[in-house]
Amino acid sequence: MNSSTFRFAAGLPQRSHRLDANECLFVAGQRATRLFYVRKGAIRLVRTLENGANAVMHVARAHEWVAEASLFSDKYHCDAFADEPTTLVSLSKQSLIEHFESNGKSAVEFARMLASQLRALRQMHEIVRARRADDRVLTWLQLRAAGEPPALVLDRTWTQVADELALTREALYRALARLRRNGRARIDGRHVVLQR
Amino acid sequence: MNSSTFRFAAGLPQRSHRLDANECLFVAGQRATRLFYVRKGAIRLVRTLENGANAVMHVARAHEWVAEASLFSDKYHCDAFADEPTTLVSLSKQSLIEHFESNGKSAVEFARMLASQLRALRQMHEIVRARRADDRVLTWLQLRAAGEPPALVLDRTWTQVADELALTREALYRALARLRRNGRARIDGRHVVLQR
DNA sequence: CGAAACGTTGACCGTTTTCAATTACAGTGG
DNA sequence: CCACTGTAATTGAAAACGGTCAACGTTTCG
Repeated sequence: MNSSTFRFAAGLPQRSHRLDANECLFVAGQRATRLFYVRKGAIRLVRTLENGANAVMHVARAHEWVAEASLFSDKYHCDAFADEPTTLVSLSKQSLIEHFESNGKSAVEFARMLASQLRALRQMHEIVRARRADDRVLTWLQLRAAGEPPALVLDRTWTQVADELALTREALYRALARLRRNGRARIDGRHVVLQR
Repeated sequence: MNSSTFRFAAGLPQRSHRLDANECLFVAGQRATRLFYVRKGAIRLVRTLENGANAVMHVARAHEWVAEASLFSDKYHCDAFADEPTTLVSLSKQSLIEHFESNGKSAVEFARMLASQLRALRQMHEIVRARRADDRVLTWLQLRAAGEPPALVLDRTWTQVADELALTREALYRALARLRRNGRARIDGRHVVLQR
Protein backbone atom coordinates (compact mmCIF):
# COMPACT_ATOMS: atom_id res chain seq x y z
CA MET A 1 0.00 0.00 0.00
CA ASN A 2 2.95 2.27 0.58
CA SER A 3 3.95 1.40 -2.97
CA SER A 4 0.92 3.45 -3.90
CA THR A 5 3.07 6.41 -4.77
CA PHE A 6 2.56 8.53 -7.78
CA ARG A 7 4.47 6.42 -10.23
CA PHE A 8 1.39 6.11 -12.36
CA ALA A 9 0.45 9.77 -12.03
CA ALA A 10 3.82 11.33 -12.72
CA GLY A 11 3.56 14.62 -14.53
CA LEU A 12 -0.14 15.16 -13.97
CA PRO A 13 -1.14 18.45 -12.37
CA GLN A 14 -1.68 18.18 -8.61
CA ARG A 15 -3.20 20.29 -5.88
CA SER A 16 -2.41 20.36 -2.18
CA HIS A 17 -4.95 20.46 0.64
CA ARG A 18 -4.81 20.89 4.35
CA LEU A 19 -7.62 20.04 6.77
CA ASP A 20 -8.06 20.51 10.51
CA ALA A 21 -9.41 17.69 12.64
CA ASN A 22 -13.07 17.01 11.82
CA GLU A 23 -13.02 19.32 8.85
CA CYS A 24 -14.98 18.01 5.89
CA LEU A 25 -13.31 16.97 2.64
CA PHE A 26 -16.47 16.12 0.72
CA VAL A 27 -20.01 14.90 1.35
CA ALA A 28 -22.06 12.14 -0.22
CA GLY A 29 -23.86 13.20 -3.37
CA GLN A 30 -21.29 15.83 -4.25
CA ARG A 31 -19.90 15.49 -7.77
CA ALA A 32 -16.65 13.54 -7.61
CA THR A 33 -14.19 15.35 -9.84
CA ARG A 34 -10.95 14.79 -7.98
CA LEU A 35 -9.14 11.89 -6.40
CA PHE A 36 -7.31 12.42 -3.10
CA TYR A 37 -4.19 10.93 -1.62
CA VAL A 38 -3.33 11.25 2.08
CA ARG A 39 0.12 12.68 2.74
CA LYS A 40 -0.23 12.97 6.50
CA GLY A 41 -3.05 12.39 8.97
CA ALA A 42 -6.17 10.37 8.24
CA ILE A 43 -9.52 10.70 6.49
CA ARG A 44 -12.61 8.97 7.81
CA LEU A 45 -15.22 7.86 5.27
CA VAL A 46 -18.69 7.74 6.77
CA ARG A 47 -21.91 6.60 5.22
CA THR A 48 -25.09 7.98 6.72
CA LEU A 49 -27.79 5.33 6.75
CA GLU A 50 -31.46 5.87 6.05
CA ASN A 51 -32.33 5.96 9.75
CA GLY A 52 -29.68 8.55 10.47
CA ALA A 53 -27.13 6.13 11.91
CA ASN A 54 -23.55 6.46 10.74
CA ALA A 55 -21.39 3.63 9.49
CA VAL A 56 -17.65 4.17 9.13
CA MET A 57 -16.76 2.62 5.80
CA HIS A 58 -13.03 3.13 5.91
CA VAL A 59 -10.24 5.18 7.40
CA ALA A 60 -7.60 6.19 4.86
CA ARG A 61 -4.25 6.84 6.51
CA ALA A 62 -1.00 8.37 5.31
CA HIS A 63 0.16 7.04 1.91
CA GLU A 64 -3.30 5.77 1.03
CA TRP A 65 -5.84 6.93 -1.49
CA VAL A 66 -9.21 8.20 -0.42
CA ALA A 67 -12.11 6.33 -2.01
CA GLU A 68 -10.35 5.08 -5.12
CA ALA A 69 -13.74 3.72 -6.07
CA SER A 70 -14.93 7.25 -6.66
CA LEU A 71 -12.60 7.30 -9.64
CA PHE A 72 -15.30 5.30 -11.35
CA SER A 73 -18.45 6.97 -10.09
CA ASP A 74 -19.98 10.37 -10.73
CA LYS A 75 -20.66 11.18 -7.12
CA TYR A 76 -19.08 10.45 -3.80
CA HIS A 77 -21.18 7.96 -1.89
CA CYS A 78 -19.65 8.71 1.53
CA ASP A 79 -18.92 11.76 3.64
CA ALA A 80 -15.23 12.34 4.28
CA PHE A 81 -13.85 14.01 7.39
CA ALA A 82 -10.35 14.52 8.70
CA ASP A 83 -9.72 12.41 11.79
CA GLU A 84 -6.84 14.70 12.74
CA PRO A 85 -4.95 17.55 11.06
CA THR A 86 -4.38 16.15 7.58
CA THR A 87 -2.59 17.10 4.40
CA LEU A 88 -3.56 15.68 1.02
CA VAL A 89 -2.85 16.03 -2.65
CA SER A 90 -5.47 15.64 -5.33
CA LEU A 91 -5.61 14.87 -9.02
CA SER A 92 -8.28 15.57 -11.55
CA LYS A 93 -10.21 12.36 -12.18
CA GLN A 94 -10.68 13.18 -15.80
CA SER A 95 -7.03 13.76 -16.50
CA LEU A 96 -6.15 10.63 -14.54
CA ILE A 97 -8.54 8.42 -16.50
CA GLU A 98 -7.39 9.91 -19.78
CA HIS A 99 -3.84 9.28 -18.72
CA PHE A 100 -4.66 5.66 -17.93
CA GLU A 101 -6.56 5.04 -21.12
CA SER A 102 -3.75 6.31 -23.27
CA ASN A 103 -1.03 4.84 -21.11
CA GLY A 104 -1.75 1.21 -20.28
CA LYS A 105 1.37 0.80 -18.19
CA SER A 106 0.19 3.43 -15.75
CA ALA A 107 -3.23 1.84 -15.60
CA VAL A 108 -1.65 -1.50 -14.79
CA GLU A 109 0.32 0.18 -12.00
CA PHE A 110 -2.89 1.55 -10.59
CA ALA A 111 -4.56 -1.85 -10.85
CA ARG A 112 -1.56 -3.36 -9.10
CA MET A 113 -2.07 -1.00 -6.21
CA LEU A 114 -5.76 -1.80 -5.99
CA ALA A 115 -5.02 -5.51 -6.05
CA SER A 116 -2.51 -5.15 -3.27
CA GLN A 117 -5.00 -3.27 -1.12
CA LEU A 118 -7.58 -5.92 -1.84
CA ARG A 119 -5.23 -8.67 -0.76
CA ALA A 120 -4.31 -6.86 2.46
CA LEU A 121 -7.92 -6.16 3.28
CA ARG A 122 -8.97 -9.76 2.65
CA GLN A 123 -6.33 -10.82 5.09
CA MET A 124 -7.60 -8.47 7.79
CA HIS A 125 -11.17 -9.39 7.02
CA GLU A 126 -10.58 -13.08 7.60
CA ILE A 127 -8.70 -12.32 10.80
CA VAL A 128 -11.51 -10.20 12.20
CA ARG A 129 -14.01 -12.91 11.34
CA ALA A 130 -12.33 -15.18 13.89
CA ARG A 131 -14.27 -15.27 17.14
CA ARG A 132 -11.59 -15.79 19.78
CA ALA A 133 -9.15 -13.02 20.56
CA ASP A 134 -6.26 -15.48 20.74
CA ASP A 135 -6.88 -16.62 17.17
CA ARG A 136 -6.97 -13.08 15.84
CA VAL A 137 -3.81 -12.07 17.62
CA LEU A 138 -1.84 -15.18 16.78
CA THR A 139 -2.82 -15.15 13.12
CA TRP A 140 -1.99 -11.46 12.87
CA LEU A 141 1.41 -12.03 14.42
CA GLN A 142 2.12 -15.05 12.26
CA LEU A 143 1.30 -13.17 9.07
CA ARG A 144 3.78 -10.46 10.02
CA ALA A 145 6.54 -12.54 11.53
CA ALA A 146 9.56 -13.53 9.45
CA GLY A 147 12.71 -15.56 10.03
CA GLU A 148 13.53 -18.62 12.06
CA PRO A 149 12.14 -18.55 14.64
CA PRO A 150 9.48 -16.17 13.29
CA ALA A 151 9.87 -12.75 14.90
CA LEU A 152 8.80 -9.17 14.43
CA VAL A 153 9.07 -5.68 15.87
CA LEU A 154 5.87 -3.66 16.07
CA ASP A 155 5.76 -0.40 14.17
CA ARG A 156 2.80 0.85 16.23
CA THR A 157 1.35 0.69 19.72
CA TRP A 158 -0.50 -2.37 20.97
CA THR A 159 -3.52 -0.14 21.40
CA GLN A 160 -3.51 0.52 17.67
CA VAL A 161 -3.14 -3.18 17.00
CA ALA A 162 -6.16 -3.86 19.21
CA ASP A 163 -8.19 -1.43 17.14
CA GLU A 164 -7.12 -3.10 13.90
CA LEU A 165 -8.16 -6.45 15.31
CA ALA A 166 -11.49 -5.03 16.46
CA LEU A 167 -10.72 -5.85 20.09
CA THR A 168 -10.52 -3.68 23.18
CA ARG A 169 -6.96 -3.14 24.28
CA GLU A 170 -7.73 -5.06 27.46
CA ALA A 171 -8.77 -8.12 25.49
CA LEU A 172 -5.59 -7.85 23.45
CA TYR A 173 -3.34 -7.64 26.52
CA ARG A 174 -5.04 -10.65 28.02
CA ALA A 175 -4.59 -12.59 24.79
CA LEU A 176 -0.91 -11.64 24.75
CA ALA A 177 -0.55 -12.70 28.38
CA ARG A 178 -2.08 -16.08 27.53
CA LEU A 179 0.20 -16.56 24.53
CA ARG A 180 3.14 -15.76 26.78
CA ARG A 181 1.98 -18.14 29.52
CA ASN A 182 1.33 -20.97 27.05
CA GLY A 183 4.81 -20.54 25.67
CA ARG A 184 3.45 -19.69 22.21
CA ALA A 185 5.31 -16.40 22.09
CA ARG A 186 7.94 -14.33 23.84
CA ILE A 187 6.82 -10.73 24.05
CA ASP A 188 8.94 -7.88 25.32
CA GLY A 189 7.57 -4.43 24.65
CA ARG A 190 7.22 -4.22 20.90
CA HIS A 191 9.43 -7.23 20.23
CA VAL A 192 7.71 -10.55 19.57
CA VAL A 193 9.23 -13.98 18.93
CA LEU A 194 6.89 -16.86 18.12
CA GLN A 195 7.81 -20.25 19.54
CA ARG A 196 7.54 -23.79 18.21
CA MET B 1 -18.61 -7.76 -8.96
CA ASN B 2 -20.90 -9.48 -11.41
CA SER B 3 -19.87 -6.76 -13.78
CA SER B 4 -16.52 -8.50 -13.69
CA THR B 5 -17.24 -10.19 -16.97
CA PHE B 6 -14.80 -10.58 -19.74
CA ARG B 7 -15.37 -7.23 -21.36
CA PHE B 8 -11.75 -6.37 -20.87
CA ALA B 9 -10.50 -9.78 -21.94
CA ALA B 10 -12.55 -10.20 -25.07
CA GLY B 11 -10.70 -12.06 -27.78
CA LEU B 12 -7.91 -13.39 -25.60
CA PRO B 13 -7.34 -17.16 -25.70
CA GLN B 14 -9.10 -18.95 -22.83
CA ARG B 15 -9.03 -22.40 -21.29
CA SER B 16 -11.77 -24.23 -19.42
CA HIS B 17 -11.31 -26.18 -16.19
CA ARG B 18 -13.46 -28.43 -14.09
CA LEU B 19 -12.75 -29.42 -10.50
CA ASP B 20 -14.45 -31.82 -8.09
CA ALA B 21 -15.11 -30.77 -4.51
CA ASN B 22 -11.84 -30.40 -2.58
CA GLU B 23 -9.75 -30.81 -5.68
CA CYS B 24 -6.74 -28.52 -5.78
CA LEU B 25 -6.42 -25.70 -8.32
CA PHE B 26 -2.95 -24.54 -7.29
CA VAL B 27 -0.72 -24.42 -4.25
CA ALA B 28 1.31 -21.63 -2.67
CA GLY B 29 4.73 -21.23 -4.20
CA GLN B 30 3.67 -22.55 -7.58
CA ARG B 31 4.48 -20.21 -10.47
CA ALA B 32 1.42 -18.09 -11.24
CA THR B 33 1.07 -18.02 -15.00
CA ARG B 34 -2.68 -17.98 -15.40
CA LEU B 35 -5.58 -16.05 -13.93
CA PHE B 36 -8.81 -17.91 -13.14
CA TYR B 37 -12.43 -16.88 -13.23
CA VAL B 38 -15.17 -18.91 -11.52
CA ARG B 39 -18.04 -19.87 -13.79
CA LYS B 40 -19.86 -22.10 -11.33
CA GLY B 41 -19.12 -23.36 -7.82
CA ALA B 42 -16.56 -21.81 -5.48
CA ILE B 43 -12.82 -21.75 -4.85
CA ARG B 44 -11.43 -21.50 -1.35
CA LEU B 45 -8.10 -19.70 -0.90
CA VAL B 46 -6.17 -20.93 2.11
CA ARG B 47 -2.93 -19.71 3.54
CA THR B 48 -0.94 -22.15 5.61
CA LEU B 49 0.79 -20.36 8.47
CA GLU B 50 4.24 -21.06 9.82
CA ASN B 51 2.90 -23.16 12.68
CA GLY B 52 0.80 -25.30 10.37
CA ALA B 53 -2.51 -23.56 11.07
CA ASN B 54 -4.72 -22.69 8.12
CA ALA B 55 -6.33 -19.32 7.51
CA VAL B 56 -9.04 -19.01 4.88
CA MET B 57 -8.17 -15.83 3.01
CA HIS B 58 -11.10 -15.70 0.67
CA VAL B 59 -13.79 -17.70 -1.04
CA ALA B 60 -14.26 -16.81 -4.70
CA ARG B 61 -17.77 -17.61 -5.91
CA ALA B 62 -19.42 -17.74 -9.34
CA HIS B 63 -18.65 -14.67 -11.48
CA GLU B 64 -15.63 -13.75 -9.41
CA TRP B 65 -11.94 -13.85 -10.16
CA VAL B 66 -9.61 -16.06 -8.19
CA ALA B 67 -6.75 -14.17 -6.58
CA GLU B 68 -6.64 -11.23 -8.95
CA ALA B 69 -3.66 -10.15 -6.91
CA SER B 70 -1.66 -13.01 -8.39
CA LEU B 71 -1.82 -11.13 -11.68
CA PHE B 72 0.96 -9.05 -10.23
CA SER B 73 3.06 -11.63 -8.44
CA ASP B 74 5.30 -14.42 -9.71
CA LYS B 75 3.95 -17.07 -7.43
CA TYR B 76 0.64 -17.90 -5.82
CA HIS B 77 0.78 -17.13 -2.13
CA CYS B 78 -2.25 -19.24 -1.19
CA ASP B 79 -3.47 -22.76 -1.79
CA ALA B 80 -6.69 -22.96 -3.79
CA PHE B 81 -9.25 -25.74 -3.46
CA ALA B 82 -12.70 -26.24 -4.90
CA ASP B 83 -15.35 -25.95 -2.20
CA GLU B 84 -17.78 -27.88 -4.42
CA PRO B 85 -17.80 -29.08 -8.02
CA THR B 86 -16.54 -26.03 -9.87
CA THR B 87 -15.98 -24.89 -13.42
CA LEU B 88 -13.55 -22.12 -14.31
CA VAL B 89 -11.96 -20.42 -17.25
CA SER B 90 -8.42 -19.16 -17.28
CA LEU B 91 -6.36 -16.62 -19.17
CA SER B 92 -2.64 -16.34 -19.61
CA LYS B 93 -1.38 -13.65 -17.26
CA GLN B 94 1.20 -12.52 -19.74
CA SER B 95 -1.25 -12.05 -22.57
CA LEU B 96 -3.64 -10.30 -20.21
CA ILE B 97 -1.04 -7.84 -18.98
CA GLU B 98 0.16 -7.19 -22.51
CA HIS B 99 -3.43 -6.62 -23.51
CA PHE B 100 -3.87 -4.13 -20.68
CA GLU B 101 -0.65 -2.29 -21.36
CA SER B 102 -1.48 -1.76 -24.99
CA ASN B 103 -5.17 -1.16 -24.35
CA GLY B 104 -5.67 1.33 -21.57
CA LYS B 105 -9.45 1.15 -21.73
CA SER B 106 -9.41 -2.54 -20.85
CA ALA B 107 -7.00 -1.87 -18.02
CA VAL B 108 -9.31 0.80 -16.66
CA GLU B 109 -12.18 -1.71 -16.83
CA PHE B 110 -10.14 -4.14 -14.81
CA ALA B 111 -9.23 -1.43 -12.30
CA ARG B 112 -12.89 -0.54 -12.05
CA MET B 113 -13.70 -4.12 -11.09
CA LEU B 114 -10.96 -4.17 -8.47
CA ALA B 115 -12.17 -0.89 -7.03
CA SER B 116 -15.71 -2.18 -6.80
CA GLN B 117 -14.57 -5.29 -4.98
CA LEU B 118 -12.54 -3.15 -2.66
CA ARG B 119 -15.50 -0.97 -1.85
CA ALA B 120 -17.76 -3.95 -1.19
CA LEU B 121 -15.18 -5.61 1.01
CA ARG B 122 -14.57 -2.45 3.01
CA GLN B 123 -18.26 -2.30 3.70
CA MET B 124 -18.35 -5.85 4.98
CA HIS B 125 -15.18 -5.32 6.92
CA GLU B 126 -16.59 -2.41 8.85
CA ILE B 127 -19.78 -4.34 9.54
CA VAL B 128 -17.93 -7.34 10.92
CA ARG B 129 -15.83 -5.06 13.12
CA ALA B 130 -18.99 -4.18 15.06
CA ARG B 131 -19.20 -6.13 18.29
CA ARG B 132 -22.93 -6.53 18.80
CA ALA B 133 -24.91 -8.83 16.56
CA ASP B 134 -27.79 -6.35 16.37
CA ASP B 135 -25.49 -3.68 14.96
CA ARG B 136 -24.10 -5.97 12.31
CA VAL B 137 -27.50 -7.16 11.21
CA LEU B 138 -29.14 -3.74 11.22
CA THR B 139 -26.30 -2.07 9.34
CA TRP B 140 -26.25 -4.88 6.80
CA LEU B 141 -29.99 -4.54 6.26
CA GLN B 142 -29.85 -0.75 6.06
CA LEU B 143 -27.13 -0.83 3.43
CA ARG B 144 -29.26 -3.09 1.27
CA ALA B 145 -32.68 -1.60 1.86
CA ALA B 146 -34.17 0.87 -0.59
CA GLY B 147 -37.37 2.87 -0.82
CA GLU B 148 -39.65 4.53 1.67
CA PRO B 149 -39.93 2.87 4.06
CA PRO B 150 -36.62 1.08 3.38
CA ALA B 151 -37.29 -2.52 2.40
CA LEU B 152 -35.59 -5.47 0.76
CA VAL B 153 -36.07 -9.07 -0.29
CA LEU B 154 -33.23 -11.45 0.50
CA ASP B 155 -31.56 -13.17 -2.40
CA ARG B 156 -30.09 -15.84 -0.16
CA THR B 157 -30.84 -17.81 3.01
CA TRP B 158 -30.52 -16.29 6.46
CA THR B 159 -27.93 -18.94 7.21
CA GLN B 160 -25.75 -17.56 4.44
CA VAL B 161 -26.28 -14.05 5.78
CA ALA B 162 -25.17 -15.23 9.21
CA ASP B 163 -21.98 -16.58 7.71
CA GLU B 164 -21.30 -13.32 5.90
CA LEU B 165 -21.77 -11.45 9.17
CA ALA B 166 -19.48 -13.87 11.00
CA LEU B 167 -22.29 -14.94 13.31
CA THR B 168 -23.85 -18.30 14.00
CA ARG B 169 -27.29 -18.63 12.53
CA GLU B 170 -28.70 -18.86 16.05
CA ALA B 171 -27.22 -15.49 16.96
CA LEU B 172 -28.64 -14.02 13.76
CA TYR B 173 -32.14 -15.32 14.45
CA ARG B 174 -32.04 -13.92 17.95
CA ALA B 175 -30.92 -10.55 16.59
CA LEU B 176 -33.75 -10.63 14.07
CA ALA B 177 -36.22 -11.52 16.81
CA ARG B 178 -35.00 -8.56 18.87
CA LEU B 179 -35.29 -6.18 15.91
CA ARG B 180 -38.81 -7.45 15.39
CA ARG B 181 -39.73 -7.08 19.07
CA ASN B 182 -38.27 -3.57 19.30
CA GLY B 183 -40.29 -2.55 16.29
CA ARG B 184 -37.13 -1.74 14.30
CA ALA B 185 -38.10 -4.08 11.48
CA ARG B 186 -40.90 -6.21 10.11
CA ILE B 187 -39.54 -9.53 8.95
CA ASP B 188 -41.53 -12.16 7.12
CA GLY B 189 -39.49 -14.93 5.57
CA ARG B 190 -37.08 -13.22 3.22
CA HIS B 191 -39.00 -9.95 3.19
CA VAL B 192 -37.76 -7.17 5.45
CA VAL B 193 -39.19 -3.70 6.03
CA LEU B 194 -37.27 -1.33 8.29
CA GLN B 195 -39.31 0.93 10.51
CA ARG B 196 -38.95 4.50 11.67
C1' DC C 1 -39.84 -40.67 0.19
C1' DG C 2 -36.07 -39.70 3.01
C1' DA C 3 -32.03 -37.07 4.11
C1' DA C 4 -30.04 -32.86 4.46
C1' DA C 5 -30.34 -28.12 5.14
C1' DC C 6 -33.10 -24.23 6.83
C1' DG C 7 -35.59 -21.82 10.46
C1' DT C 8 -36.47 -21.07 15.40
C1' DT C 9 -36.16 -20.99 20.31
C1' DG C 10 -34.36 -22.21 25.15
C1' DA C 11 -30.62 -23.05 28.58
C1' DC C 12 -26.05 -22.90 29.84
C1' DC C 13 -21.24 -21.82 29.34
C1' DG C 14 -17.18 -19.37 27.82
C1' DT C 15 -15.25 -15.14 26.26
C1' DT C 16 -15.24 -10.38 25.67
C1' DT C 17 -16.67 -5.93 27.16
C1' DT C 18 -17.02 -2.65 30.58
C1' DC C 19 -15.58 -0.35 34.60
C1' DA C 20 -12.07 0.53 37.67
C1' DA C 21 -7.56 1.06 39.47
C1' DT C 22 -2.43 1.28 39.03
C1' DT C 23 2.16 1.91 36.93
C1' DA C 24 5.07 3.85 33.54
C1' DC C 25 6.43 7.14 30.42
C1' DA C 26 6.69 11.22 27.14
C1' DG C 27 5.82 15.92 26.36
C1' DT C 28 4.68 20.78 28.27
C1' DG C 29 4.93 24.86 30.54
C1' DG C 30 6.41 27.36 34.70
C1' DC D 1 14.27 20.65 36.58
C1' DC D 2 9.82 19.32 38.11
C1' DA D 3 5.08 19.01 38.87
C1' DC D 4 1.33 18.14 35.50
C1' DT D 5 -1.25 16.10 31.88
C1' DG D 6 -2.32 12.53 28.64
C1' DT D 7 -1.66 8.17 26.76
C1' DA D 8 0.04 3.43 26.87
C1' DA D 9 0.36 -0.81 29.35
C1' DT D 10 -1.56 -3.99 32.66
C1' DT D 11 -4.53 -6.58 35.63
C1' DG D 12 -8.96 -7.70 38.34
C1' DA D 13 -14.03 -8.31 38.90
C1' DA D 14 -18.67 -8.08 37.32
C1' DA D 15 -21.81 -7.77 33.51
C1' DA D 16 -23.22 -8.54 28.79
C1' DC D 17 -23.18 -11.10 24.80
C1' DG D 18 -22.48 -14.74 21.48
C1' DG D 19 -21.33 -19.69 21.02
C1' DT D 20 -22.62 -24.30 21.77
C1' DC D 21 -25.77 -27.93 22.49
C1' DA D 22 -30.25 -29.52 22.15
C1' DA D 23 -34.71 -30.02 20.39
C1' DC D 24 -38.21 -29.59 16.89
C1' DG D 25 -40.96 -28.19 12.86
C1' DT D 26 -40.40 -27.02 7.89
C1' DT D 27 -38.57 -26.80 3.36
C1' DT D 28 -35.72 -28.45 -0.37
C1' DC D 29 -33.94 -31.63 -3.43
C1' DG D 30 -32.02 -35.93 -5.24
